[in-house]
Amino acid sequence: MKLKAAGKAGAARLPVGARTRAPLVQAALTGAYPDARCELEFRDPFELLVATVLSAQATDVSVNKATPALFGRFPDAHAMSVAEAEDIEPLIRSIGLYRAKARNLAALARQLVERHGGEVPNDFAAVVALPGAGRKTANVVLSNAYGYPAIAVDTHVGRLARRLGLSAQSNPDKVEADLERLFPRERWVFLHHALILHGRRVCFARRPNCPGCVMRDFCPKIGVTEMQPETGQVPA
DNA sequence: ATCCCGAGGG
DNA sequence: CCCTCTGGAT
Repeated sequence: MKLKAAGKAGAARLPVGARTRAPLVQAALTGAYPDARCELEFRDPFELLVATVLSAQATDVSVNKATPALFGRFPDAHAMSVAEAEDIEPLIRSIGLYRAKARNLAALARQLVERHGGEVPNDFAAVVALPGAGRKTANVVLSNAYGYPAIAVDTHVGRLARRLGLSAQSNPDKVEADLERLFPRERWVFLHHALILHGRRVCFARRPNCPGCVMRDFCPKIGVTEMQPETGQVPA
């Protein structure tokens, strides 16, 4: 009698056609963005962690503009751990959300010193537990610093996954689970960066350049985006 | 669900 | 003017 197969415990259903679209997406992105990589500037795992925390709801360009002075003043976790939030604020003000981020960074640096010897732990649970670092930040840091396989889901990755019919989820954690089911593990990190790059260059949040998209032939949202020229609004 | 928040683009 | 930007904490 129960037609509804999976309860809350089971994995959510993928969009129709996701399994056949995934390899097409992978091939198109590999061809279009063979050199996709992290665009945050950093010299070591600590700098990557700080830059990623700062990148929440901010562009990588604005983060990269502020971090040289920030790292000049606080080159490592030990130096930053003795800072007050008020000492950090003026250095990151231009990024936005600066009070919460300064408070988090001061607490984060202290936690790195107190619990991890001043180093960024190579451990997902430990990074997620740091102030200001959630699942997305932990995935970015571990994949770029330590080669950990992950697809960090940010605003771009989530939007493109939905438009491309790879996930029907709005929750980033569920989108991540869908994408990791659809793509081979060794391509996860590349696909994360390639989806972001495509979101920045072509599949904009507001007015995507569908005619110039390498995936226009199989994207289920093609056409939908051209139906609302006045507002420029596009269904997610 | 709401708040944090400056900078850049259309 | 409006929306968006490699989210996270409450």
